[in-house]
Amino acid sequence: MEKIRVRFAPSPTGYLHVGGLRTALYNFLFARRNNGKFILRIEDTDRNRYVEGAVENLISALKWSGLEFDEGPVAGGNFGPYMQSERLDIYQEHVKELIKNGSAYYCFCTPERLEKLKEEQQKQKLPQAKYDKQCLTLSKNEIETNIRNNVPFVIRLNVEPNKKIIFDDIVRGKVEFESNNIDDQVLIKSDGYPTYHLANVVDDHLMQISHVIRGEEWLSSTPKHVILYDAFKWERPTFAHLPLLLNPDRSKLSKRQGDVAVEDYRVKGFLKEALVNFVALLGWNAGDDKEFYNMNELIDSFSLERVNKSGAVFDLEKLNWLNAEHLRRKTQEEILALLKDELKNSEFSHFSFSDEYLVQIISAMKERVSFVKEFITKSPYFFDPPKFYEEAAVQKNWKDDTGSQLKILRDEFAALADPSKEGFEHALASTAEKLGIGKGKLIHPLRLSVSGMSTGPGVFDIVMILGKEETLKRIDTALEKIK
RNA sequence: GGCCCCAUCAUCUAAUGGUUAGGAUAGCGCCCUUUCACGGCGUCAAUACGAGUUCGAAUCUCGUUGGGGUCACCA
Repeated sequence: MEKIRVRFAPSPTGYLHVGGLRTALYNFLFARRNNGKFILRIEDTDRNRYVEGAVENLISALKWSGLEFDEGPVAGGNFGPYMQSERLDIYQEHVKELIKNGSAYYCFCTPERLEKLKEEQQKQKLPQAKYDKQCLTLSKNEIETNIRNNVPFVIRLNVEPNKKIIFDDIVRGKVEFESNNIDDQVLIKSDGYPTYHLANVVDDHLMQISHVIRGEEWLSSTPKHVILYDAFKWERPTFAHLPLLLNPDRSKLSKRQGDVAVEDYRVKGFLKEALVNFVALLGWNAGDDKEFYNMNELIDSFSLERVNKSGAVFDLEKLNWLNAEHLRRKTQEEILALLKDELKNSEFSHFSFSDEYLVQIISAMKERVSFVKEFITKSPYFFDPPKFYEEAAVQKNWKDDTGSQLKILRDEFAALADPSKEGFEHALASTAEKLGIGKGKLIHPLRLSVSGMSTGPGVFDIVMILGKEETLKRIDTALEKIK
């Protein structure tokens, strides 16, 4: 069997798009599953699009997601360089071959003429604007004179008319195009840089890429690539065009309708495991009901044959759920580390808490949070006394005699020799009995006093974690503040 | 508009000629719990439409409709 080599070839736009993450992931999974190599190649042939630090961002986002590449910029490899801007001479050299065999030609047409041509074609209501191959008729002499006189030029692909371009795609099956519908694509721009079409074909061949796995937006330019492979007399790679990731309105996932950068999701507190798991399931499934996957499980069960054809809406609700699932299955130590990081960036960064204390909070809150930061936002009272008391809860649970009853409970707590969860619980029960009232009459005001809120873990867990002293202090404060 | 791709619950999807069309998320309800979650149970909800092929079609074929992608000296 041939050696499996796949690549993820983003252009350095400044961030990693979640659609790009999905493409990279499928490439990565396919490579790992088949003992192949996963290569990162940067497609930076557009000088106008250069973004400072983009490559570094891309690499760090990939790394954060757990997608380690075997060859690429920084990492190196035997097929470099992996930045297309450093391979300009390679493209120049190869395009000469195409000119020699008639598959490509110099074009000296000015942008103005091209513009006029397009206008005319539109006026004639031609189904499609195409270059008219005028420069194909230039003589060798004319071409040489133009070049000597520094007339700007591009090099175009010479598409033969009346041909059927057919290729196989793992996801789509047989795909067919008419060469008459394909424009004489520019291969080398007037600045000497290659266009994507030339560069990706030359590089994929030279880097011995076996499978081209990329988004569906490339499907309609694939015939151009196929023509190039044929013109070079190179073997074509196997193609697999992945379904698009969609906005809720089913258009291509875009910035305008929400977050699209992996970085955005990281900052929002999503776990990389959840994001990877989620994105893997957008367009692929193993054929069973399994939805929770870690990376190794994905590698074990992934196959291109089971990739869907139709686009998938990026549904935040399900990502939220998956994040909670992944969080709950983490060990206490893992969550502790994450929580400490989160605390450093929170309003409580200047306080310090012992690991034992934080671990207790984790076990009390674990089933109640979907995100690590919610340990803080949903139970701030573990980190600082309540600053205010939830108005609706005060209305509902703080009656005229509540203050005096709570005062009695407070004194019972103060006298407690055993400030354990059970100790508090027994004290409250006997106080309620003594007063001849239901336990709820004490439980709800107690919760409100120590937490300021009406929701959260069991009250006895809260007071146990807070400890006797702190609990008494908070009850006293509440007694004063709530009348 | 030309070309190409696609079409199962709101969403992600399973079912590759024979299922009461299954699961998950979200929603709703009940149970558990003097809170909130978790969990459990239940419920709502889909084969776009029309022809064919076949004993039998979500599944194969054709058409219609709808959606998307792409038509640069961007990738």
